[in-house]
Amino acid sequence: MKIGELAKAAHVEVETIRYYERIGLLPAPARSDNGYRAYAGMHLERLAFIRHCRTLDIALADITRLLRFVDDPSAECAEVNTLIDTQLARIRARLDSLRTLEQQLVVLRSQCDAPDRAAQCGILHELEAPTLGDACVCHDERRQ
Amino acid sequence: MKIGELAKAAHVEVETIRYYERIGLLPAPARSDNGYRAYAGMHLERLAFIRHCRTLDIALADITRLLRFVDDPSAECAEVNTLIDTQLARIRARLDSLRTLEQQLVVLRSQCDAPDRAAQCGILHELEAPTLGDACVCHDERRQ
DNA sequence: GCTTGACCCTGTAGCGGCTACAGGGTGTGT
DNA sequence: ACACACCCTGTAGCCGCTACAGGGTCAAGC
Ligand SMILES: [Zn+2]
Ligand SMILES: [Zn+2]
Ligand SMILES: [Zn+2]
Ligand SMILES: [Zn+2]
Repeated sequence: MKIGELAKAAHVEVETIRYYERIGLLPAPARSDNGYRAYAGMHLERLAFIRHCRTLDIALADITRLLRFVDDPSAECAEVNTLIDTQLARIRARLDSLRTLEQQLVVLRSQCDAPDRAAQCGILHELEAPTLGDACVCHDERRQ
Repeated sequence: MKIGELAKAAHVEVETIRYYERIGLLPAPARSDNGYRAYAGMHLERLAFIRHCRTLDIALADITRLLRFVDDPSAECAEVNTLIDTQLARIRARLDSLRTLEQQLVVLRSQCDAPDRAAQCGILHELEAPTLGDACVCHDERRQ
C-alpha cells in the first residue's frame, strides 16, 4: 500500500500521515526499491485508531499512551479510564466556559440594534467600558 | 509608564504586550533615552480594550477591525454587529460539537468500569472498532 | 521515444496567540 | 562594588496539522 492509498483508505491527508511518522506516532513503514513508503494492514489499523481518537479530540501525546495498551494487551487498563476521565473533564470545562461566553456575547450584541455612527454604538461602548474602570454588561455576573 | 507597569495595570504578561506591538495591534510607544518603551494612557486604554475582546475570544484580526471603529467614531457601526454575530455563530457551532463530543466520551467511558487487562478493555475495543470496519458505540447516531 | 500528468520524496515554513528562553544593557538600593 | 530587578532584541517552541518548493518515479497516450 502506497501512502496515497493509505490516505484514501483512512480519509486522511498524505501530509498528515508523514507528520504522524515524523513525530513517532505511526511506525515508519518499509520502503519499496524506489524509496516509496510501503504500508501493511497494521498501519491502516493504527491510523484508524488514531483518527478515531482524534474525532474524540484526544491529544496526540495521549494517543501515544493509548497505543501502548494496544501493543501490550496484558497491561492493566486503569490508566485508560483515567485518561478518558481527564479528557471528559477538559471538554466539560471548555463547555462551561463557552456557555458563559455565549451569554456574554448575547448581552453584548443586544447593546446595538440600530447601527449608527460608531461614536453611538452600544457594543463599542461596552467593549471600551473597562478602559474607564467601569463594569461592563457582559461580565457583570462573575468577573473574568 | 514602563512596560512592566503597563503589564501590571492591564493584567497582561510583558511578552504579550511586545507581541501585540510586533503584530501591529498595539501602536509602538515613544522611547525613553535609555531605549525603554514609554507608554501613555491611550496605550492602557487600547490594551484594556484588546483584553476585553480576548475574554470574549474575539480573534486578534477581528480586534484590529474593531479598533478601526474606535479610531473613527463617525463610521457606520454595522460591521461591528456582523462581527459579533459571526463570533456568536462560531461559539455556538463549537458548543454543538463539544456537546456531541461529551456524549461520545460518556458512552465510551461506560465501556469499562472494572479495569482489567487491556485485552479485555471495552474502551480500547471501541477505539479499535472502526479498524475492523465495525461501527463504534460512540459514533453510532450520526457518523463523524 | 517523448511528453504529460499523477503520484512520491525531503525539507522547511506557516497558522494563532501567546510563552520562554538566551544574551545582553540599565537603573536602583545598600 | 555588587546584587537584583527590570528593560532590550531576537529566536524558538507549543499544537495539529497544512502548504509549499524543488526534486524524483512511473504509467498511459501519441
Ligand atoms: Zn453599533
Ligand atoms: Zn465585559
Ligand atoms: Zn478498561
Ligand atoms: Zn466512535
